[in-house]
Amino acid sequence: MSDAADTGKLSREDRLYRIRHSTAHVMAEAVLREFPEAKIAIGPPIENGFYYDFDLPRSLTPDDLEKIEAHMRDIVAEKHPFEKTVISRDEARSQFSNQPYKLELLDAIPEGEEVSLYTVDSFVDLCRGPHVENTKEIHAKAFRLLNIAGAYWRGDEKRPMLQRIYGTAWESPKELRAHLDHLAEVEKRDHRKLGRELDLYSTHEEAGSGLIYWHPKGARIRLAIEEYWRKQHAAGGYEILYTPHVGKSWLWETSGHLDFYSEGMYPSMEMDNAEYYAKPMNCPFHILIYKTSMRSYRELPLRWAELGTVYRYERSGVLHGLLRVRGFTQDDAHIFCAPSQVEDEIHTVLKFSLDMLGAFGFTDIKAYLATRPEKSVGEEKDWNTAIESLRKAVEAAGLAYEVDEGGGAFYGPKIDLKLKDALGREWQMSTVQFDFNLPERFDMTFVDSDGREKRPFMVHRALLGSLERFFGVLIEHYGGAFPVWLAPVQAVVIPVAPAFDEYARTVKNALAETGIRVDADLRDSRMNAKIRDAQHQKIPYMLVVGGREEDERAVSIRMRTGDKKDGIALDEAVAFIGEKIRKREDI
RNA sequence: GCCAGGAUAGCUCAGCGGUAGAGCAGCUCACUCGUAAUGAGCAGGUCGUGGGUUCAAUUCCCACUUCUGGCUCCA
Repeated sequence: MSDAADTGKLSREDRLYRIRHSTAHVMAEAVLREFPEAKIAIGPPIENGFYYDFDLPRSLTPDDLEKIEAHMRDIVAEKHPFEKTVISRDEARSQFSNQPYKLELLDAIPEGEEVSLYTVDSFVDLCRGPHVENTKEIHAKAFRLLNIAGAYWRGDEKRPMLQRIYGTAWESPKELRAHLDHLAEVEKRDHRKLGRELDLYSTHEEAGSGLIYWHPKGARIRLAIEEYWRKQHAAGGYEILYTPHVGKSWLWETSGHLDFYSEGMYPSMEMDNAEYYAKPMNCPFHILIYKTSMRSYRELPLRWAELGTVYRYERSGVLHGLLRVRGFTQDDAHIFCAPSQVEDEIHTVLKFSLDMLGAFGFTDIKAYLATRPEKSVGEEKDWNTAIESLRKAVEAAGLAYEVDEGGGAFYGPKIDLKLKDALGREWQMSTVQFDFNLPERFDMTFVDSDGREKRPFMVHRALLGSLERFFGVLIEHYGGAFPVWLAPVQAVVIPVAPAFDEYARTVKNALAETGIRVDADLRDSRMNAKIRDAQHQKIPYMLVVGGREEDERAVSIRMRTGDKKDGIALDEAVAFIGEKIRKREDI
């Protein structure tokens, strides 16, 4: 038996699925050729490829990968069929008596479901399939083994650590080439690399890892982001708050963080016989402000935002550039409103989020709606109101969305927005999250129109997520070539020779007066070298000036794209760049 | 935290038992140039930290710190 059924009519996705899944099996056989005593675990197809986990007598080296790949090419060339057999559990148990991981997987197959084996050459695997019919459908030049990594059996850190081999597989060598090129592009855009090359930020292990130092150029970008953010928030009816970085244990006991989140917090510091903690979240502080006076329904909704820097303990192994850090600034806000206002508020906040992300060039956005989990707090009717308002809001926004049943936090349902960057990678940025826990814990109330005290709804939301992570994603999205309005240096004036330094200064001042971030490159080096440096720094506009320009009070504009505009009057150039900035165009 | 691999000049990397090398960047000098690198010279490193083995350690061994790729988690 094989998976012959009309393979010619399969979608590309299905064909790739079979190829990748089958290539994983071929790899497992190749590994067994090299290590006959290997214990095999699982080997599924994944996005762009596949992996297989093994328990091996020793650690793999890159040389092993080459050998395994060579075996794989042999197996593929030998044109073995993939044969499916349906067997009983007992038969399967004896078949895999030497393979403890397979036995465990076997036990996990629900009673009544068929147990199938796939055989290719000498390799038999417990597997649901489907597979290609024959290894000849795997193109010997369209797969590659990529890397070795440790992975816990079943993702559980209490279970054995296995060795995982990742590979990529495609229908044709051309597709493989394209994918490898894509990986090279990803590497080229790596924010850690660009962060150093463009002098944007650094980290200092001596001073603590996972903590970000924003250099002048990085800070210019951050300022541009924050400025836009504040302007939009003011227009959106938000008030800005500033709150402390530390709070006494009372605060975190009341909020419940010490009970449920302490492993994510920096340890305490003692002062005046009290324990202080660096804040992992801003919410308790905003609540304290809320509680400084009696709140009337007439005041609601209150929309309070803060660029609040929080500190969280992250395990050393997970830290990653700007994307995973221990200190970061959330673009946090809390909305306190009456139950009747929830729907409008959610609708508005979601639209706000899309507008904000859109301004930074992110328009491909998907929503994930997470509903009530088993263990949770709050009233059933409040959860339903909240979930309904979230659902209506995504639908009204015309967003594609998925529902993660039971995936919400214990304190409330949420919507996460994931965006796709220029390379098609998905990142989670925005989150809109209800909280039925904190209003209770802090006994928050408002006086309703009927004169009774009632509990307000509380919504946490972050649009950009954190400035650090957002910056990291932004760097990679633009590959360091920021749109003019964000570029740390928007224009650089380059004299063709030192004789024109004076005019270069004049040009620089003319731009700087209108608020354009401009430098004049007056170093003692040749114009060609200056242009090359400016290109590498991805500066949007290079204003080249020499005798011709000085005579006419003009400039020659060279864009970082290589386009050129000669003999542009200085006033016109200033207006042109100013317009690009105002319209937030790329260049 | 766990598995694996790294850590050599500001950056990118070579050297792998006899105490260090290149390119770029930096500095100095010369050159005064029209859209992606002008040339020459100089300077720069207790080879991540601490132990051990050895006549001798950047090189071999151990521990630690940290980075990278994953696992897990997440803004």
